[in-house]
Amino acid sequence: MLNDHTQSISQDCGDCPIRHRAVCARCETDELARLEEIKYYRSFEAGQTVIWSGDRMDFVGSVVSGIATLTQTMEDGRTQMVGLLLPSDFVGRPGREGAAYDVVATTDMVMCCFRKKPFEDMMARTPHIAQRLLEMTLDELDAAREWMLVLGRKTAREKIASLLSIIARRDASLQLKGMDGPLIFDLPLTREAMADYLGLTLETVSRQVSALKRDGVIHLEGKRHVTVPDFARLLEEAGDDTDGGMLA
Amino acid sequence: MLNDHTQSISQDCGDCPIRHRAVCARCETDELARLEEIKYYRSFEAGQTVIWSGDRMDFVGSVVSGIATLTQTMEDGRTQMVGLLLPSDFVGRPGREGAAYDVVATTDMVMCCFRKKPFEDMMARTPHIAQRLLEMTLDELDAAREWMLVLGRKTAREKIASLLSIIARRDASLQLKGMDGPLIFDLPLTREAMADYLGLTLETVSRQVSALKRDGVIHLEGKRHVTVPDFARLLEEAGDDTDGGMLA
DNA sequence: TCGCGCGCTTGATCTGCGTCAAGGTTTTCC
DNA sequence: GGAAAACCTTGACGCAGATCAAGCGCGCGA
Repeated sequence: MLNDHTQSISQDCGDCPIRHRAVCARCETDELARLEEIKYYRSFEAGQTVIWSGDRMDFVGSVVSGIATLTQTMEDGRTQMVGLLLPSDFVGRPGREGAAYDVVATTDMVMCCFRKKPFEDMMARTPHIAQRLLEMTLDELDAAREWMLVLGRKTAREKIASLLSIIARRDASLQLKGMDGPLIFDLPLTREAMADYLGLTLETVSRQVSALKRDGVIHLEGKRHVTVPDFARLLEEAGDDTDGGMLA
Repeated sequence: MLNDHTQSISQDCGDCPIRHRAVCARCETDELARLEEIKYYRSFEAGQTVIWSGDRMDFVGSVVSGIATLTQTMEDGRTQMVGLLLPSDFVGRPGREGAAYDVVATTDMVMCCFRKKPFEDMMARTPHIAQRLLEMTLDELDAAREWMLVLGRKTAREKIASLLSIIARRDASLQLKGMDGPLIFDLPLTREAMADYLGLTLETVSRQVSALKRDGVIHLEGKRHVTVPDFARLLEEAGDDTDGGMLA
């Protein structure tokens, strides 16, 4: 079906990930050109809110660079992060009116957007887009459910290790690196954001990060620059075996 | 688009929910007939496993009657439920090889199934199916993310109230009842299953159910038959305001 | 260059929920 | 009808993680 060639297209990736993520170039060059016509870019600064939960959302798009988070907040202020958007991740809900979550840029960020209406029209004309989007949504669903296990059943230490392993994995795949040898990356999240993702307090996050460092599972340079000498060890700490945990 | 008429078809609902859930009768009667040809039914007894995580899954389908759960299990036995499948819910992942979770029937259950290959072929020929499936998957994603908030940030009492409100809501909508007046339903889950859904132990579930009963938020007849005299009160206990929490 | 603020760490204490244990009730099956 | 097996409740106790509190260090603007 579609998946077979999505890999190959990522070679001639332009500057807009949605191009080969949401559609398949081999099958529909005409439609691609049309998408090209209606796309536009939006930039956000670190800390800026992209949309508030419940707001009307008249575009869909994908992250080109930088990082954003999806969060939910209760009336009394308790907040839970429900998604982490890294470059190439899709944002938006074709067929839906409003946003379901707050979307906030945690670093400077660029998005490639399409107005929702034309995008939906195009989706109706181009079956592969809906199929590709279904694929991506299933991936996100898997990631969300994977995360439910983390939230519901893992200890604080395991939660931290799980988050680090997910970020490490995503980071490596963005840079087309393998998983062998030490992994080095920068944490894109504050301790507080990590806590919101993990259902912990920032103090507990800080303590457990320190503990993992003390035990040699990770090394830290400054607060954010992480080295993972042995990825298998990290996975073990996360309570994962050999699996392919995900993210969204 | 599609959604407009899905409502109306549910009137002449036969015995197979997927018929009007995954496709739209008004648009493609031919395709519907073809679906009809390839569908078949499977029955499961309470406690029976439908598929194991990782197993090859060569069908998709939907629940006709009864209840099933999706669960994940860690090597050391900790388990987390990640979905509750009620009648009309879709099961399966078009475009995926294996099952991602254990699917277990918790009551006697009947499913309406389609072999995956023909279903996928049909999806490729019939754009509306992919779009409808995308809709449903987005709903499940919302439900999963809603649940992440429950798992990550709510207290034991709030978790119980959240679960009860979700079941009450789903139950009422299945029976086409309104949400006014006392809600009465049977819990489809054991205390242990509730615990697995909520990230708690069964003892804590039992204690909190007793507490909600003592405080008059719910009434119990036997262990399973629940009456909710004031749904708004239950929502308040759940930490929800007026929202539309979901399930999958 | 200073000082202010934000992000982070670490300590002390508290508490909600898990753990362990015992016993009750309902269902199942001979 | 009786015994065994599920399923559920309740109590006593301990601990992981929350809460409260103090202080550090780095970056930034004046």
